[in-house]
Amino acid sequence: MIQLNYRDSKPIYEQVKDGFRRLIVQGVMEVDEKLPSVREMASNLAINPNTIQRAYRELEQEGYLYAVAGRGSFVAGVPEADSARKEELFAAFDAAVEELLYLQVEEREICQRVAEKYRKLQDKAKSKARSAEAAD
Amino acid sequence: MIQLNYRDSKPIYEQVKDGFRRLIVQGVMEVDEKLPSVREMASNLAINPNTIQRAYRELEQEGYLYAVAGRGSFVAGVPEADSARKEELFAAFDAAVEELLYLQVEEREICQRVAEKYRKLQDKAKSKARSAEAAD
DNA sequence: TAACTGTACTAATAAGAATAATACAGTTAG
DNA sequence: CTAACTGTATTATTCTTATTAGTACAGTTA
Repeated sequence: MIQLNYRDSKPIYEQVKDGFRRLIVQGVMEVDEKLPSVREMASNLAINPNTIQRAYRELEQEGYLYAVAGRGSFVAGVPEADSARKEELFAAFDAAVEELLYLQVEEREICQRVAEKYRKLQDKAKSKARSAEAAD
Repeated sequence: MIQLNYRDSKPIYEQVKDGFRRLIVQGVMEVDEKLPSVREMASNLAINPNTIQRAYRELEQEGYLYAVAGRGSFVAGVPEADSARKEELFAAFDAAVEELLYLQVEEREICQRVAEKYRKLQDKAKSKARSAEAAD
């Protein structure tokens, strides 16, 4: 479900955060879907529960999760106008784009990549809608 | 010239690397332009020379700098096909774009942002060409 | 020659990540 | 109700890594 890279200088709790955020924004995990429990996840990854707890707590602060004591942690809906997070993302985006352009990557290639991401996201939403229809 | 943020969890040497990389890819620093010496930079930022040394060494490994013992460190030309670095950049780019799309940012807005970056880079190149012409 | 440059190295310190071990309260299935 | 799960909180310890400190050596330059 989530891959850890111990060679990476990025802390484990950050890798866990990135992993779940990715599953959520790519539409792999649906709204209100339950995440593995803190202890279960820690067991799966063979790391300390406190590390998972920190990852979940911070994802909750970002608005990507909500937690219910006794029940579990669940995927939240799309966060409302989290301007702080958006600014972080735009900053990361800008830095990547500027360097890619400097490295001679074509503007066309970059924009096509955005379009591709957008298409995949739409496809995901459509297939979700179909399966919901079939369930009726 | 470069801003350090001690609240940021990102290591200082990484912040220094990012800072200079940014100056280079944005065209603020020109090819063969000299960087502040290791000791001078450390003095300016009020940090240890070893920290600057590490930043310069790693930027050199990435191909953004070249160093000459006794003379100094200088901006290198555009690195050749550094596929490893490119993959990192595309990964960061993809993650940012996917999350931005999820947060309801329009595909249009994102691509316009790329176009803007491209334009600024071109402008920079043109103004460099003009000043070179004037110098003749 | 003196003052600069990059580079290398070892040792010590500081900071933060990760672990370990409990504890408590809410939920749920049997 | 009970047992087994859930999230959450807390303290202490260990480990890793960034950062500092200090020194040294070789190349460059005015």
